[in-house]
Amino acid sequence: MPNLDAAFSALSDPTRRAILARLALGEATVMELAEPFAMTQPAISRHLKVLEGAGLITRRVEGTRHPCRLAKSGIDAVDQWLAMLRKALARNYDRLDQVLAEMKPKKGKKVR
Amino acid sequence: MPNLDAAFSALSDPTRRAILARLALGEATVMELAEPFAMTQPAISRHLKVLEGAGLITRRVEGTRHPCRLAKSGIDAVDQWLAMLRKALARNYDRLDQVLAEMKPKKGKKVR
DNA sequence: CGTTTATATAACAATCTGTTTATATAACTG
DNA sequence: CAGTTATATAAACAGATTGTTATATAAACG
Repeated sequence: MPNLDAAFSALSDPTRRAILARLALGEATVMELAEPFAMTQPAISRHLKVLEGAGLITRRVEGTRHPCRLAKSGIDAVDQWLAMLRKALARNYDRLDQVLAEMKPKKGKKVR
Repeated sequence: MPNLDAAFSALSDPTRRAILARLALGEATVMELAEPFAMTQPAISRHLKVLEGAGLITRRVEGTRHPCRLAKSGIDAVDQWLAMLRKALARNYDRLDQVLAEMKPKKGKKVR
């Protein structure tokens, strides 16, 4: 039961997207992830907690370090939801809906 | 220059996702979009404004009504950003990264 | 053991969000 | 024109978010 609210919300922050982009290159520890940002370590820890809560990353503990990586489940959930819109766009594009609407931008009397 | 912050943020609300899902079936007016929700009309108007500001929908004016439809630009932007994560996941899946990590859940002494 | 390193947690201020009610605008209707 | 319908805007407010500093935990280092 992935939480789409949490996932999209997590993705709405540029710092968190940057973290994910970094993780797309491979695993990284909290310190490594924090390094590029002008932000304190606790702030990054919180961002990671948000990402983890959203199911977008997972962490394991390896001694003192906590390496993070992308989590398939959350990303898949988001991706699948979006697939719906993607398909709808493709459909609407095929149909002449848009063309018709563009052709008569005026007109359009009441129907009810 | 689509604003990913705004787009993902807009997508993080369940009411707005439901609105988009409805629009995936085709154009709809504000009233039609508001109908399924236990929420006042101004609330829906705001949600639509958020979606429009995020580039996820467009509106045209047709007399008194303002029919909304999905906007390709914003949806594409979100989709493209996500494609990056999707690809990263696929890559990491092919590589034995995960397998290796799973194989030695303990161990892992300092490297530095 | 005491120190350092990696990370988490708590408390707090500032800002953002999603509602609501009340009101405005603007186009149809008769 | 007066009334109704479709939609937008403003003000107010509760609750969530994001950042900070200060502190805790816990493993590794010597």
